[in-house]
Amino acid sequence: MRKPGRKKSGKSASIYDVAREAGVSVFTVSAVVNHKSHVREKLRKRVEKAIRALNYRPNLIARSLANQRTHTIGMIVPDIANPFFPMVVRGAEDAAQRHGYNLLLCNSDDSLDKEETAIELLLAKRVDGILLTKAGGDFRPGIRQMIKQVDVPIVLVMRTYPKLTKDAVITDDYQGAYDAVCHLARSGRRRIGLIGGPRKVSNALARWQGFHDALKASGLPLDPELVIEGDYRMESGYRAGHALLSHQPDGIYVANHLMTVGLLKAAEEMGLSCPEDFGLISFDDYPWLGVFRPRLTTVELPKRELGIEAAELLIRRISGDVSKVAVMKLQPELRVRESCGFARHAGRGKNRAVDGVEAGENLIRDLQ
Amino acid sequence: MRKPGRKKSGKSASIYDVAREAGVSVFTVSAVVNHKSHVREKLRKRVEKAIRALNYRPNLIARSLANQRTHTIGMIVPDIANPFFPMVVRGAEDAAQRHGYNLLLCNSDDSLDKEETAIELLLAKRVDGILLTKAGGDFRPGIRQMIKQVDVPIVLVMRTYPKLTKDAVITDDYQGAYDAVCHLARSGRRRIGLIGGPRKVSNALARWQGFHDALKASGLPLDPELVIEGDYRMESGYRAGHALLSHQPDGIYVANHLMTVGLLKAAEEMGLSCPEDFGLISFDDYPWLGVFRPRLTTVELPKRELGIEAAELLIRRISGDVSKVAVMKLQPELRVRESCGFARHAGRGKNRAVDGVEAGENLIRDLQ
DNA sequence: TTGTAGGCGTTATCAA
DNA sequence: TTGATAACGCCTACAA
Repeated sequence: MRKPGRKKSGKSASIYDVAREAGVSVFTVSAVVNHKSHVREKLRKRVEKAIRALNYRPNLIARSLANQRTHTIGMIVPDIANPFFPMVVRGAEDAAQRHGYNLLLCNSDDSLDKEETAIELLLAKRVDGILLTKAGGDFRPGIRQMIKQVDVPIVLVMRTYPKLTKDAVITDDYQGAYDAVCHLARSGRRRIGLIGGPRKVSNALARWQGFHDALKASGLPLDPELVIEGDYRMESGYRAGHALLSHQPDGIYVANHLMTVGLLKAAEEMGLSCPEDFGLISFDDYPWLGVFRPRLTTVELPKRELGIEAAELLIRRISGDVSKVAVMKLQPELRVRESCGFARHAGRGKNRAVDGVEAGENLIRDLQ
Repeated sequence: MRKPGRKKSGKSASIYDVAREAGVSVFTVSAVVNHKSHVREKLRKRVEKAIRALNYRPNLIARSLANQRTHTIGMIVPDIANPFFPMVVRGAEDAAQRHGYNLLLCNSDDSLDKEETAIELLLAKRVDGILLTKAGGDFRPGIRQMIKQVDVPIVLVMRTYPKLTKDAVITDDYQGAYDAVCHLARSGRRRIGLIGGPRKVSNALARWQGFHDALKASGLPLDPELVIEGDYRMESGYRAGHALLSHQPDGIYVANHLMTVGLLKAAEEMGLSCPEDFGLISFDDYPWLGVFRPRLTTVELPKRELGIEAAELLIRRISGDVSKVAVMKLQPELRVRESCGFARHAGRGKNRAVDGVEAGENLIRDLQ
């Protein structure tokens, strides 16, 4: 039998302390706390009083051990400091919160090693599920086996990785890139270059293909000199910018925002400016892009929805939903501003109006 | 006595399974896993083999229950989607990681309710410590008492709140604001306005005071019409901008980046531009500010260091460091670009050079 | 409706 | 050096 012993003064009260204080059994206390079973009014009052008196709070660690559920989900992103991810994480956190879950956050820096370390840790901490933006490259077999073994649900975010799971919430990157490049072409650009993401990750590849097909559909040639692979970081955009601009493209599509910043720095150093010397369109939109120049034309991805949908799908899986694999593909949105010189090249006169409306709309939405 | 029973096929192996497999006691297994006590070579080998065979991973939840330590720290920020915080969180996560801790992330939206809910949850989940960017306003007494009772270390980030704890890692906001406003004055601005943060939070107040004292030191008047309180969000900067600009200030200091974006939108709607119609300086610097126009002159805060130092202080406390309260104040850094029209107003001719050097330096540093 | 006692997977104290 | 066994704090059959 268990000997609870007197409550030590310094520590916080346990369910036993409450039971003793109320003169009931731990079962009764547990039942009251969890609103289970039916406890007679009188006892319930007594228990509630004892709970208040001792300022009792259930120890969720102990509960997790007993329940085999932590109500915690792990989330692994490449880098929370990349401005793309905060909104995704925020969406996920909000959804998680609503369902009584918390987020354990890890950064992988797109490194397989860090990613695997993070996964092992999350599994050891017995998270109920994992949201993963997969780094490029394959897991070691050991890690895959381990994941199968513990049978924890995983939902992929932004990037697919079918070897692990088909459940994923992504954006239509092919379409986004396709639209972007077509827009450049419509704006009159003929020598269109690309600064793409790492081909090892699925969404970067999709964007490459969208770029490729859009060129073809627009009847434009693909000049290998105008195609450079980056890694989604600013530094790579900067280097790629120097390399690319020396070949004098008149239009550039950049696969994410950080690389765009790098490119613009390179352009400045080379004395080139946008949209005069080259048209520019990039992925990811942010509120501040509406107020600075050059006004970037971008393809916005629904970051917050991405996080929300991923978390909700994951939580459904955790709750035992075994319906067929769900890959949810959210639609991107072209936000036309000035960096392609759309109006100028296409011969329209309402340049300012187009921009005014678009930028205004975006900001209003962002301000909400 | 405990009856372990055969390992159920689906579940992952426990320490008992390993013990049985190796023909030793759980103590031995535990000793091997934790490199404690001295286990004879031969037994150790056997245990290690069994561990591999069963693919055993210690259950950290159970360990936490036994140890009374979770190796998890809770971090509460107003909003991870506010671009100021990702870098702080990243710094904290890196430091935590290095010491074997993980981060449970919560957003408070600067709401007392959400903040208290988050704290209760973190305490219930028995985090070893908390990093808190305090929302404005006082905790209910109950919450303070509860925190005292469980005696969990808390380190404040960015904002002090002495009623709770003196341990804090902050920036020298007074100095930063002071420098900013002095710079505006040096640039020849005479009617200087302020869009400040919510006076309820410590750092906003410090920035107000810096503004105030800098005006006085510069021999400039403080016009109440030119002083507006915002809440650090974009929307408030937008509204404040409309109100403020109608009074025709020739210089504006804005207490954070999001409000600056709002202000710029308002300015655009009113047909005013910076630095021609008004000089502008704001807090928080970001890599992209170096490539867009107007080139914002800002006061950068060492975001990453903030997170790192806070996490390390917290972990020291967790580890039993009881040395006297530590409020660490990190120094901000003025980054002169063009938005104050410094060179123009001050009559210097090296405008481009100044900007070029500064922006270049910043970007190089950011690119690293 | 309520109480008893065993189990969740570790660690840690005592003996052996 | 090792092995039993009692915590850790909660949940939950099974009994009463």
